[in-house]
Amino acid sequence: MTARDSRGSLGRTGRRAGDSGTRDAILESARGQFADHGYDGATIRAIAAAAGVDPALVHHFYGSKERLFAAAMQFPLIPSETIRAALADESREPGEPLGSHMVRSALAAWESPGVREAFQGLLRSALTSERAAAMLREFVAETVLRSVASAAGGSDAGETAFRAALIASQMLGLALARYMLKFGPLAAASADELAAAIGPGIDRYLTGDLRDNGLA
Amino acid sequence: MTARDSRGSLGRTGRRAGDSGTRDAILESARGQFADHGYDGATIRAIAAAAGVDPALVHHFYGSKERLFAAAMQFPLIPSETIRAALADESREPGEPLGSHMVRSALAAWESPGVREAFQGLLRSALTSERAAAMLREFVAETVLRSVASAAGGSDAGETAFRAALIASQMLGLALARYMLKFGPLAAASADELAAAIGPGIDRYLTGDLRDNGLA
DNA sequence: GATTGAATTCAACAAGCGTAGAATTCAACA
DNA sequence: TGTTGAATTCTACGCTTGTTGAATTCAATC
Repeated sequence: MTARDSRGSLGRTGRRAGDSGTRDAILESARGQFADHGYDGATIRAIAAAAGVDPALVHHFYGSKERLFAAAMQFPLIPSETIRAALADESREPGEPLGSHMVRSALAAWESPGVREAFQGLLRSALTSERAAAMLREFVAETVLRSVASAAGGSDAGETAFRAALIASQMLGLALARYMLKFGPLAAASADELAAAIGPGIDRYLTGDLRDNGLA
Repeated sequence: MTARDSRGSLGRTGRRAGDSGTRDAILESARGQFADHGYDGATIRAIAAAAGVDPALVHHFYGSKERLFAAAMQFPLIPSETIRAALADESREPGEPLGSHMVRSALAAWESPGVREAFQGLLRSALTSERAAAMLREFVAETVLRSVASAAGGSDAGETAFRAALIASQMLGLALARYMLKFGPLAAASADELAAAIGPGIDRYLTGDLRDNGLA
């Protein structure tokens, strides 16, 4: 499954010079390594080894580790439109509350091949690298904030941002506990159980009264 | 403010040989560095420099970086009893819902001197080090699970663990977004606002029906 | 004041890191 | 077939890391 193997199996194909599949193989390998070990933990040498390639080649294609990270993590921004659409309206069963649907959509995205690695890499690195933290903030703004703005209660921009941040905090906490810290009960739960348990809270963040703390 | 300064200012005190304040100074410095940079990012040399001490001395006292980390992060386990008590019952104003009180207590703990560094160091390192992740899991079990068990609805142990994990995910997500990712709206919000916004969701996790997703 | 044992410093090792540039292979084209 | 330019490899630099052991300082005890 290395890049050299694939080149060998492809043999003399119609590719023009300067375009084997290696460049993409490196990017994919980088996503996996960043997802598993974070920015600092992932080494260029390990990325190259996983792609079956010389370490210097990584540098030749992407210039520096930081640029490679940016290129690898930019992956979710492409299907983010898909995510946003899924979060907002389409593909929602009639009568299903929006909060429940958002939880289900997020879980589906996090378990789909490319997005999973990019998102986990971003989250793993965000706590140690300010650059990664900024990228994650931007990603959240691109996805959560937009979809919240189209469905939120108050029209006040500040309040909408507050609601979106609350939703993001619950979603990130879920991803953190389920996929990275591997809290038993959350890791074992099904998407349906989690949607039923967490969805109503999301709905409250979306349209509920956030100033009523439930005092008797 | 280095250890040597303090020894100099203390002069010939009544301390017995082998007990300057250096050992504790190193531990405190380590907590700060681990909190700011995580396990991998914090270097023994930086820890020693911040304590005004030779790097080898760190090793002389604590043996290895891993043992130093364990010693520094064990700090929260001491006031964890305090935290648990605060989360459970005492110091709660009459009529204030438990969820709101838990949020307020957590915020207070995270902003108090020693706990803040230890907790953030644990959280920052948990995503890159499996050892730190295990320590964080244990810490959560020690604090959240116990206090939830004493107030949760169902007596089923599995369901109680599920409820506790949900609460932990929301709390960790809040800490993540507010203190580390620095989401504007959450970082700027007051403890009261956050308690009012998040508390009711915690109450639902504590005693609500988690199988009703709010379907119309 | 000599002794003792802990605290502290010094210098250095081995390993791993990101990065760089020269050398080489190789596929397409004239 | 020889040329060309990109892909790929080799070797190595400079730096930082955790760790180690020997040497040194220093406060308390006899």
